[in-house]
Amino acid sequence: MKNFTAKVFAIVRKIGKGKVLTYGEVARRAGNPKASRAVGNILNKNYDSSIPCHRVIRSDGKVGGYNRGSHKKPEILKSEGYKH
DNA sequence: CATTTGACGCCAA
DNA sequence: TTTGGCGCCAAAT
Repeated sequence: MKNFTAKVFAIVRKIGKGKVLTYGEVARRAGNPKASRAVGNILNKNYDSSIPCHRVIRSDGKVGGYNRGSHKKPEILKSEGYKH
């Protein structure tokens, strides 16, 4: 745990299957409740194959943006049983 | 080094 | 309830 980014990656990586966290939640756990925006940016520019970024959604309940490597985000979430 | 961008979040109207 | 605007942060340009 050195910087905000490292925490975000660690947290997102810990998200178990079928679980979803909002950007705000991740930011909060990372130590900056207001960095929800930064969280999305980090995941976007630093997309890692080991990180289930598709498990990170908005607080509105919307999946949010998903382009880059995970254009299947809604499908995955649905497969996980997230969507009603 | 300064400015812009961007997968967000919350509040006011 | 829905829309618009402001705030906040980290990385990219």
